[in-house]
Amino acid sequence: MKKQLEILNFINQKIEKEGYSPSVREIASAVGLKSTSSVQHHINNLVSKGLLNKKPNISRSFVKNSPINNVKLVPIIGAISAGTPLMAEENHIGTIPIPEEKFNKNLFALRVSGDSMIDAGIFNGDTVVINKDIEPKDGDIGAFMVNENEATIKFLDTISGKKYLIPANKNYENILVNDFIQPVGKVVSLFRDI
Amino acid sequence: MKKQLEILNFINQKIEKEGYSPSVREIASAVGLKSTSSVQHHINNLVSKGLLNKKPNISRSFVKNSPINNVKLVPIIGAISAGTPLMAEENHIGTIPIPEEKFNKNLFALRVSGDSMIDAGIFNGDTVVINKDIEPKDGDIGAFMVNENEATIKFLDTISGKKYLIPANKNYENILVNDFIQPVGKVVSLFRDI
DNA sequence: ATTTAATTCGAACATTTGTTCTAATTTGTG
DNA sequence: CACAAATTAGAACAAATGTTCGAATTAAAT
Repeated sequence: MKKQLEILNFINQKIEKEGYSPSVREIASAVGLKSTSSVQHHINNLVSKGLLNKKPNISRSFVKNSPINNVKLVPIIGAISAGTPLMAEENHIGTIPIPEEKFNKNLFALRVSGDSMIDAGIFNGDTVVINKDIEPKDGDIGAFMVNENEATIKFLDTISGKKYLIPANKNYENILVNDFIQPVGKVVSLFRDI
Repeated sequence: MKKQLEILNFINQKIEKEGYSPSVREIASAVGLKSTSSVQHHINNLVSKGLLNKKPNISRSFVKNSPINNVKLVPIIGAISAGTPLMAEENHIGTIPIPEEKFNKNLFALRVSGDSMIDAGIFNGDTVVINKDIEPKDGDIGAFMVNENEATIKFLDTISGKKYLIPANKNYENILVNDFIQPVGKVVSLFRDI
C-alpha cells in the first residue's frame, strides 16, 4: 500500500521534473523493486482504483493525475483544531488554487502605483488582477482609464446622482467621471510580495 | 520547413491533449509521412535548432516547450506609453508568474482572520503565504503560534530589549513574546479575492 | 502453527520504439 | 533542362518497453 503511493509520487514527480513519463523499469529502480512485474502489479491496482491514468501497451503514457493542471496548489491552514499540529491534514481548509478559470483571456494584471487605495488594503507595488468582462458597479473597486495613457484603481460610486471615482485615502479627492474616463474592468484579486 | 512546424505543433498538441508524448511513428502518420526516418530527420533539425527537447533513445520523451510549465502567466501592465492601447505588448512590464520556486515544500498559506493587521494592508479573509524556512526578524511580518492551537500574523520587533508581536491596528495591544510563542515563518506573499 | 492472501521476483515474449543507412523522390536553382 | 540540395521512403536492427506467467517470498489472518 505504501509502495503504491511511492510509485504514484515518483510518476508525478518524474513528469513534473523531466516533462515525460517514466518507464516501468525506471519506476522499479526508483522505488526499489527488482522486478518489472511487481511494478506492473501496483500499476494495475492504481489504474483500477482510478488513481492513475495510462494507455495499455503504450510506453511512458502515464498522465499526471493532478486535480487541476497548470495550477500549483498550496495548502491553506484555517481554524486549527485543538491539540493537532499546525500542518496536520485536519487543519487544511483548502488550497490556494490560482485556479485555471482565473487565468483566461479576459484577465490581466496591473501593478499598482501610488497610495490612493491604502485604506482598502491596496498598496503601492501591489499587483491587482482585473476582469475585463465585468464592468465595475457602484461599490466595486475597478480599473479606469483616466486619460489616454493612465490607468487607476478606485472605488466607483454614485454621489448625488453623479458617478465618482473614490480613492481610499483621505488625502485624495474624488474624481468626477466624465466622458474621458473609461472603465477597464473590475478588480477581482490582489497579490503582494512582502 | 513547413513539415517541421507541423511536427512541432503535433507534438505539443499531443502532450497537451493526451498528457504524454507521441512516438515517432505516431508523428509520421499524423503529419502524413510514410517513413520514420523522415520524421527523425526533422526531429534532429528541430532539436539542433533548440526548438524541441528530447532525450536520445528514450521513447516518448519530447518535452512540451512551453516557456514555463505548471505556471500560468498573466501579463502585468505597467507604465503605459503614450498613444498605445492598454493591452499593447509594449505596456507589459512583466507577468505574474506565480513562480515555481514559490511553491515548494517550505511554503504554506494561512487564511487571515481578524483585523489586527489592517494598517499593514492585511485584511480579514486574506490569504498569506508563509515561508517556514525564514525565521522572522525584527521588522518582518511573521506567523506565530501564540498557543497550541492558534496562529497569528504580526510584526515582530524589539522594544526596550524585549521582543514583541506588534499588530498594525491601534485597537490591539502589543504581545510580549514568551516561551509559548513560537515563530512559524515569514510572511512572503499575500493573496486577496475582491 | 497453519492457512490464506498479498507482494515480489525472475524470466521470457511480443511489440513498440528510436536510430541508422542507402536509395528514391521531390524541390529548388542557375 | 541539368544539377545540387533537400526531403522522403524503405528496410533493417538493436534497444527499450509493456505485459504475462508461474514460482518464491513475505505478511496477515485464523
